Amino acid sequence: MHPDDGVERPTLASVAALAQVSKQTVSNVLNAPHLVSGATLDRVRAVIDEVGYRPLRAAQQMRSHRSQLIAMRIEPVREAFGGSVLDQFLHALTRSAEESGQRLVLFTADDAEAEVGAYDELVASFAVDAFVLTGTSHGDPRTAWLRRRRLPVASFGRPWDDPDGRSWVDVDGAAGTRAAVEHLVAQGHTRIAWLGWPAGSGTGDDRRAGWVDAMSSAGLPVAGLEAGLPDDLAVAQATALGLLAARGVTALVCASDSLALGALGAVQELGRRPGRDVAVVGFDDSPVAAALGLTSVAQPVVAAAAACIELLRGQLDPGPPGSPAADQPVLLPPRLVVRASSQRGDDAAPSAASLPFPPSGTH
Amino acid sequence: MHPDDGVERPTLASVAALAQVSKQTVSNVLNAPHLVSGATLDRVRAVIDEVGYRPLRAAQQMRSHRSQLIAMRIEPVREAFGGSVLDQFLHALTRSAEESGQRLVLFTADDAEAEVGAYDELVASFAVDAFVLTGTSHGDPRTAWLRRRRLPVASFGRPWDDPDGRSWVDVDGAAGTRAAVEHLVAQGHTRIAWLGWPAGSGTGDDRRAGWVDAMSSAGLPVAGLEAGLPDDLAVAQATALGLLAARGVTALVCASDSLALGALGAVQELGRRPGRDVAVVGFDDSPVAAALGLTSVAQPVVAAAAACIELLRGQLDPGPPGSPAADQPVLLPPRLVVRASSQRGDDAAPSAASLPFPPSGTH
DNA sequence: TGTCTCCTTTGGACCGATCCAAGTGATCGG
DNA sequence: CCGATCACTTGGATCGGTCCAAAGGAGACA
Repeated sequence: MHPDDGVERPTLASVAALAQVSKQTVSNVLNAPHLVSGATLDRVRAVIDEVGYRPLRAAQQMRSHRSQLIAMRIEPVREAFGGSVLDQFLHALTRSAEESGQRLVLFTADDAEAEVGAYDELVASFAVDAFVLTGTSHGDPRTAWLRRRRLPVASFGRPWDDPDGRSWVDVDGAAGTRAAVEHLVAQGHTRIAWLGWPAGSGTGDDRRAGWVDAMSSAGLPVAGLEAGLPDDLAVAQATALGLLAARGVTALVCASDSLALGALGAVQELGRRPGRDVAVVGFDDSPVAAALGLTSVAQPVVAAAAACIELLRGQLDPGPPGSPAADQPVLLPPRLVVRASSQRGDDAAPSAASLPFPPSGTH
Repeated sequence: MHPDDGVERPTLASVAALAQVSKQTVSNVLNAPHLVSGATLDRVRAVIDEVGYRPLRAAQQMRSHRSQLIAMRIEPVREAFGGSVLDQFLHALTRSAEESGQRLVLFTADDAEAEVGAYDELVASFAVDAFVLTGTSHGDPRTAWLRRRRLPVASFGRPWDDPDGRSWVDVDGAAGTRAAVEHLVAQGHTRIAWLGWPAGSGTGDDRRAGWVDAMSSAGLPVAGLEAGLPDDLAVAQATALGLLAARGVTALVCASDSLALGALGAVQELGRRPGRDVAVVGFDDSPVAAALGLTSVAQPVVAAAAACIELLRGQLDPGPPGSPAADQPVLLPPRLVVRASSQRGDDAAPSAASLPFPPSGTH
């Protein structure tokens, strides 16, 4: 015999019948318990627990017009190792959503047009309540579409091209690189270079700004100590080689872990010891960074996800007119994870990971 | 003025009114067009297109008891770099699901108990139609729960401990390592070592079997040429060092990219050139492998995702009694992605990525 | 011309919740 | 002793689709 076989799913009506009350009373027990007398409350709750009743969302949705679903686009193939940030974010978001009784539905889209098509389908068919966007450019037709429909939206990542945008959550990249520089200065470094992306990307410029900022605060020069390149390991290695050899650089702060990996390669290629002789700091704290003992700036994805859900909550149930607007942008500070690649310290410290990193073979 | 503002969502009734037919006819146009006359068909379709009508799933669900939702658990933090396989799978699955009009909902769970709780919530509240499992162990209470409820399930990954399990899709790991060995043999290698995980993991044993198999087919010895270790870069580096130095090994096939990375480190540490002197092959084709020019075995995640959806389809709408059972297990062949780390070839080939890999610094 | 099909279209109940308004007693003040 | 108030409970309409059974009309056949 299968214990749960053939058992019909309990409904409001079946619970009501068992508890000998009306459907409405059962509904009240769940949604407005203050309207129900103590005795009835206990009796109904007992039945609910016993049969394991849960309201069917689809039925609730018909009246309430709330699906309790939040949609998020999942990107095709992520850049180098950076993908892990979005993956961690996705996980954290799923968790935050479930804590408020909601669920995440995924969708894909190859271009802006397909994305709007997906919005349409999700809103019209599944009636999703809200969207979480990543890698946003707020000026584009997609955001416009969502705004026009007045759909609750939260972005992970600032809308760089739209200073009026509200409802975003982001990580303070400048604070991250600032912390990195301060850490390096504390280690005695003075020639600290910046290995970043070409100017123009909001995120990249933000991270670079922290380096500039912290360097000037420390009274250190930045001229000639920076490079903007694509997020490619080999290019980074070649560039870092130049900075190390010609500019007397002893520390490199990088806009990503990919770039940092290239930098580590260059250090190795010159026969210098990572950490001891030359410090390298990456960004995003990818699994590779952990495996290789690379110091990196970790994004607070859990907090970011929670903030996104909170932003959506504020838009979904706007409080009474006088209440504080909950849809303020949120800027979160990242955390510097110090590992062997930036520590001169006693050999005791970098015990865990060896630092594999080497000459660019036959180039 | 906002074009789409204040416009009520079209419903079956509103479309029917516009097309001057009954609700049922509109429903037939969508679900049973053969019952509707040509003229009416055209007229109703025109209205549907014009107002952009789409049936509301929640309403359909009430009668049909189908939510068109598929649930999948998203894992907390993934192992080293291997996570990327599951991420790619998730993306592919999302896409395959949308192609059949379904959507993926995510959930998290910290332990088996929480997972069953999540199942319960998803089935009772959201009425999800099916589950996709990853990292399955079919003997455990979770699978039993799903079976008892007769819920459609597809697993990505064989149920190693339950040979009776059906409805799974997996990648033929043995075929992957076999291809790797054959590739290395073709390059002239004869001392080909195996860097794997401790015996006992189904996946690990499977991959090792391919190595054993291909080696014996090629008439090569395997004795003393293998090691089983945790998926740790530093440990792998030390172990590979031993194999290379003491055993005359010239090629290493690894159970993961993390292990392969460690192996590359060992090669570098010995002052040998990766690819030219010592070949290394990884598994999973993570982004890191691509960035470093590491040859690796790529899993056909897109095909795997499609197969999972197909398995579920078969369980959701079982054809007529006589029709072929569609719920047969699927075993997919992986693909060897050859890069510089395993090619002795002319220097022209490994042009792209330099091969950073290095002595284990101060150990 | 009448009736029996077949093709097309229609009305109404129903899925499982919530919302609203109205119905019970019991209590209470006058 | 009676109507008003309060605390609690109930019936019925409703959301937006699908299922079922029956109705209407045209053509076929006798």
